[in-house]
This record gives sequence, structure tokens and C-alpha cells, in this order.
Amino acid sequence: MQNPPSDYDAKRVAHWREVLRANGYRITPTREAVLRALSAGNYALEATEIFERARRFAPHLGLVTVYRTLDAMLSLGLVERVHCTGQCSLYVAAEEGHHHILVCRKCRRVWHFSGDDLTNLMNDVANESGFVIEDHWLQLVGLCPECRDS
Amino acid sequence: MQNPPSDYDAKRVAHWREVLRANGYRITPTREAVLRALSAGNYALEATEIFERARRFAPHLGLVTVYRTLDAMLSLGLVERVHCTGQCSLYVAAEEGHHHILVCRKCRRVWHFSGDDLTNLMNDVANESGFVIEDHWLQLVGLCPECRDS
DNA sequence: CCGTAACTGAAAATCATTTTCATTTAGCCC
DNA sequence: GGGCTAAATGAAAATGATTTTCAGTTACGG
Ligand SMILES: [Mn+2]
Ligand SMILES: [Mn+2]
Ligand SMILES: [Zn+2]
Ligand SMILES: [Zn+2]
Repeated sequence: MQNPPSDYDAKRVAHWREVLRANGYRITPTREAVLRALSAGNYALEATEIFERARRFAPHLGLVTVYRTLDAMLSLGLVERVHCTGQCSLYVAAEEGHHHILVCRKCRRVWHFSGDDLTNLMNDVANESGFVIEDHWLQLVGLCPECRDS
Repeated sequence: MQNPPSDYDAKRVAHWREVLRANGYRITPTREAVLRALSAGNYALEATEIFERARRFAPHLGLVTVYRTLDAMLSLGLVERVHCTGQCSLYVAAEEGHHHILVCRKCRRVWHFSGDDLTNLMNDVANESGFVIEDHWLQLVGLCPECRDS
């Protein structure tokens, strides 16, 4: 009758499972452990942190599988890379649709936002430079509500 | 009477030399070779590429010195890091003042621009999220005039 | 069930960056 | 134009993250 408290987002994991399967990937216990580890999605994590978390669900998991699953998920747009001053190998669950990220520089909590409109800027820069602009990459950095107090 | 064609920006090198000196760094032939290698400033370069270029000016140069000089220049804001999809360890000469970068994804040519105004967006996101936003990273990616044709 | 291509973890290989250390040198003071 | 000394140097070793290899295992369509 009681639901055990879950430290992962079952709904999101189910969705990811479908996307992976639909793209020819097999659903294995180890792979699912990585999905669960990432599904909370509120923090930018290093590969080793994902590894540690995922091991709770699949103790014999190897770090290699984390990297391989991340590759698959990156190519399907299910996770995205988070860039930082020093280290640029952080990962976080991606939201659907066009959006960008605001990261807490202290605890790496992630806030997703959309609604940026850079078309004017990009047109100006394209005209001035002669480049064809294909993509824009925007990330905000700051302190989350909890970290700014302490 | 003739000036040899120089593959570096002597003026910029002179300026960097002054900034380094003013901050307690010594001017050595190897360090200056790295300055020259970076001074053209139109391309985002990997450490090893800087190394190769700098070796033309100081053949016995070690790669370690490239890293050490890059650290010094980064901390003084003379070069900046360029982030890419795969590799985030590219460097390019920084312009003065607030600006951002447009990079050619094929040849890594860099165009510097300014004039972005994200204050409205940042205020909205700050209010919604509760974060204090301290910094914004913006980078455009595309194809330079030459690469878009070929 | 079966067959097979996909997936797995351990170990080794690779690659970028940092540390160590003995030697050299830039820049300051006579 | 010498010295002096802390800063800088390069070779080599250490580190750390990621990738490759490979022999065994497994998901899943038929
Ligand atoms: Mn956008
Ligand atoms: Mn800006
Ligand atoms: Zn925080
Ligand atoms: Zn180009």
C-alpha cells in the first residue's frame, strides 16, 4: 500500500527508455541505472558522480557504461553538456524544446529557462561578419537561493 | 629598408608584454614566443597548436611553458577560452571590454562582437528562479565566409 | 527457446594536463 | 658589468579523464 520514496523520476525514466528503444538501443539494467541517476535533473553532474549514483541501482556497474550511455543520450538530445570555468564535462537532463541553462556556481543546481530572443543580435552580427550563424550557445551562472545565503 | 613579413601582431605582443611585466611576470624568450603565436588572434587554437606555432620563434620551447603562459594570460584576461561541442580547450586572444565570440565550426576562425543586451532576459530569469545571476556566457557558432562556400 | 548483434566490465591504451625537480635566467641592486 | 635571487625553464614522471580492446554475457525479434 505504501510507495517507497524514490530518488529518481520514474516518469522521465520511462520516457527515456522509450526514446532509446525507438532508436535501436536495448534496455539493460545497467543502462537503466544510469537513466535513473540522471533523471532527477536538478544538478549538473560529472561522469563519476553519475557513476556513484547509478551504482545504487546496479552495484556492479562499470564507469565505461556510464560514458557509453551518456554518448547515446547526448546524441538523442536527452542530456546536455554543462560548461563551467574549469571543467566542461558536466551533464544534466535536457528539457524538451529550445531552452538554456542557469547554473549555480557553488552547488551546480540547474534552472532551465526559455524565452531568449537573439534574432536581432544574430542578424546584426551575421551581416557585420559575413558568417552564417547556425547556433547560439547561452548559459547563465550565479548563485541559487540556498547558496546565496550561506 | 624592407620589413620582413611578420606572422604575428607586434603591437599586441608589446602590449601583452607590458601587462605581464606590470603584474610581476618576467619576459622570457619562450614566453614571448607564446605571445607571438597567440597574437594573430583570428583562430581558436589548441594548446598543441599554440605550441607548434610558438616553436617557430623558440625551437627549444616546451609544451609545459605554453600551459603556464596560458594560465598567466587567462588570469590577466589577455586570452579567453573558447568552448566547442566536443573540445572545450581552445584559446584565442581576448579583445578589450565586454564582448562575445562567433566561431566558425569548420576552420575555427573567430569574430568578436559586442552590443548584446541580455539585461531584460536576465532579470526575468532571476525573478522566476530566485537565483542571483552573476555572469552570462554567450557564444555563436556558424560558418565563416570562406568555409560556407567550399 | 534460439540466434545474433548489441552490450557488458576489466584491463590496457590513449590523451591532455599537472607536478616534480635540477638547472638556467630575467631583472634588480650595487 | 658583475652578482644575487626568486621566477622560469624543460625533461620526465605522475595524474586523471576518457577511449579502446576483448572475451564473455544478454536483450529481444523471430
Ligand atoms: Mn536560445
Ligand atoms: Mn554580453
Ligand atoms: Zn547552489
Ligand atoms: Zn571557417
